[in-house]
Amino acid sequence: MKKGSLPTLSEVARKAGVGNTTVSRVINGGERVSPETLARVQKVIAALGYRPNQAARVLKGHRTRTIGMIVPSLADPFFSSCAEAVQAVARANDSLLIVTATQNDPHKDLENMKMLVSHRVDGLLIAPANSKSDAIRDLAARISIPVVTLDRPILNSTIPAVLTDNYQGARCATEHLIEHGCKRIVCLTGESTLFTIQERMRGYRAAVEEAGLTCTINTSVKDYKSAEYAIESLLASAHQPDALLTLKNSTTIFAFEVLQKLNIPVPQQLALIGFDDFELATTLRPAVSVIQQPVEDIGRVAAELLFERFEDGARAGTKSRSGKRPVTLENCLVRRSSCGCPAHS
Amino acid sequence: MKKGSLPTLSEVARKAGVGNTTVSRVINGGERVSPETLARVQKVIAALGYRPNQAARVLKGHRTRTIGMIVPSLADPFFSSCAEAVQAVARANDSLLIVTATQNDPHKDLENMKMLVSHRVDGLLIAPANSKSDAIRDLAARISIPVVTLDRPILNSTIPAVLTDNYQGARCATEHLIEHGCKRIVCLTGESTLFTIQERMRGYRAAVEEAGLTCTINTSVKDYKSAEYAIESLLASAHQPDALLTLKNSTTIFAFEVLQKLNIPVPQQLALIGFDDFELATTLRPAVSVIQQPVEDIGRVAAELLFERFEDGARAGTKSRSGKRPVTLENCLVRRSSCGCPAHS
DNA sequence: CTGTTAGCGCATTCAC
DNA sequence: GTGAATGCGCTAACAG
Repeated sequence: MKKGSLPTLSEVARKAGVGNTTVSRVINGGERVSPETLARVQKVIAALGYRPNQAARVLKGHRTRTIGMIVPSLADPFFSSCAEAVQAVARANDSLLIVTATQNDPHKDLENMKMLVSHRVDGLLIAPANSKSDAIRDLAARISIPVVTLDRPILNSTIPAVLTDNYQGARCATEHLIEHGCKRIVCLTGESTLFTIQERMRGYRAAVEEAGLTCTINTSVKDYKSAEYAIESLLASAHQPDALLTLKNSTTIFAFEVLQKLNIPVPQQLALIGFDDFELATTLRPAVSVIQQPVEDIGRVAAELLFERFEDGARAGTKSRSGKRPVTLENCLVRRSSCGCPAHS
Repeated sequence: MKKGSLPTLSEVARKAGVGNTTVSRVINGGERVSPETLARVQKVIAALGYRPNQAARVLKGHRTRTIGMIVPSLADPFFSSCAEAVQAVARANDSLLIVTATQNDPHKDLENMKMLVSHRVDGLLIAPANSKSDAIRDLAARISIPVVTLDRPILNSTIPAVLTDNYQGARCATEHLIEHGCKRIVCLTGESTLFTIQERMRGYRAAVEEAGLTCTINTSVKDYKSAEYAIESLLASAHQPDALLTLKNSTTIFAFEVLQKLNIPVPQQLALIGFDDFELATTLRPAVSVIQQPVEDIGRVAAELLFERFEDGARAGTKSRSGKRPVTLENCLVRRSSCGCPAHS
């Protein structure tokens, strides 16, 4: 073995005094090889520190045993938890996970897809920045490898999606607030262009209108300052709210901080429910009630769906028909104190 | 193009009526190709949706333009933030990032290394579960690709490491507590086998002993219950502590929750500083003072070091001599309220 | 049970 | 400027 480069199969074969095929058989399970040869070859492999070169296998038309995952950000606990689950499934299927981040830039979605295709990943998991992107749909249709979206779908496409029931979740949260007697529930969205947020808005609106209440949606919260401004304005208005529904994590936290700063009694003066759970929600005072998404499940199910398709593809040839409708996972309302429920434990 | 399989370079060549070489030139920058041919080939490439097959390039002895990263868990904000930074550097170097998780199982460290080598990653970033592992050191020495460790080193090896100054950080936190007049500072470690934790213990011990105070280390905290037991015992003892130093994130949070539950005035009765910052540290009441690690920097610097080595390798042939000593990043004390400092802003 | 052979898709000589 | 030929490391027929 030349220094600086890894040993190859033929080197192993030579040193072991056998043919290439035999070595190949050994590294692929050792079937049809006599015990002595097997042992000898394995010894040489160990001695040389030989590792089969995946690239060569791939070239022979085999799977790369890698999958790609495209998410907005790995630093986001939601997606990093998804990624962890995906990684676990990949590992269970003897595959590796390649992750890329887009910062919600739709352009990078495409760029990353192309790059991953170039590396011949066996399949792709995407949380697309733009659910209305025809470009992604079209590209996905061409690359001839399975694609599954998670958290957000690609609309007008047949790409399988694993989502949570954002509509129902927000609706349920709103109804819960109404049960607590809240009459003027304001919805703080944070950036409102994402599919998930829009679904949640729909859910909020449905619940509010059904109860004959007024729908008030504020999309201006981007950081602490904008939250402060928004909430102060709300409190100063004639139509003072008695509850807040925040549609994403950061919005929930900004709102909480503002309420804490202003010394607003929560939930007495203003109840609060946030969409999406976060680590210290139970530690804050009051503990924050939230709609909790099954984060690990999203990743796990999406990855499982992807690996299923590999099997299907191997068997059936073309596309599997396994459900064109998205898989929708249930969210659940976690009642802590900020909504008005009694504190427990 | 046969359905179910991606188009190849020769298919492009055929449809464009040119030779393979020409297509190859086009996809590699388009040098030495006449404008017309260039345009024609590019059109065919677009029409076919052709993407060069990385595997084939690799087989020709080129880099895979992938790097591997082995971390305990992606769900841990610390490592996912590192991973995000690494990913960004990889991307800037036109490379992809493959991540694997070990759950701190030393055996999986090795397993993952082998798998990644098989995929011919250009380099490896590892946060090893066991800093004393000779197996990792030996394997790293054989695989002939650059390896850099982060957060934790491999002791007794020349593998470059990017660490933070755990010793100094804990020492600094302890000294700060002492400046606040604390006399009986108890250190809660949480699992104490990790290299980082042991360094922090050293720092705590050094500061405490230097001040002529008693060193009390409790390694029993694993969850809320054990934290409750530990803290209640401490408070019931004759030698009642007046400050807590918690050496890892989860320990800090368990401790905080217990103190909150027991209604212990913080910092009046018991001051608290935690090692490692966390998202809601400023939102809690009191806001938790912490030693903050430059998380993104760890990932960024480690990745940059890795890519530097590729250049070096290409130039120098053998190993680069760029610093055998670990790169140590500074931590910083973030003074919030729980240590006794006045609340600000 | 084992070896020989022929490509997989591409980059790279070297001629034209 | 361009193309034909060669081989990277490996697997999959086929022989033996």
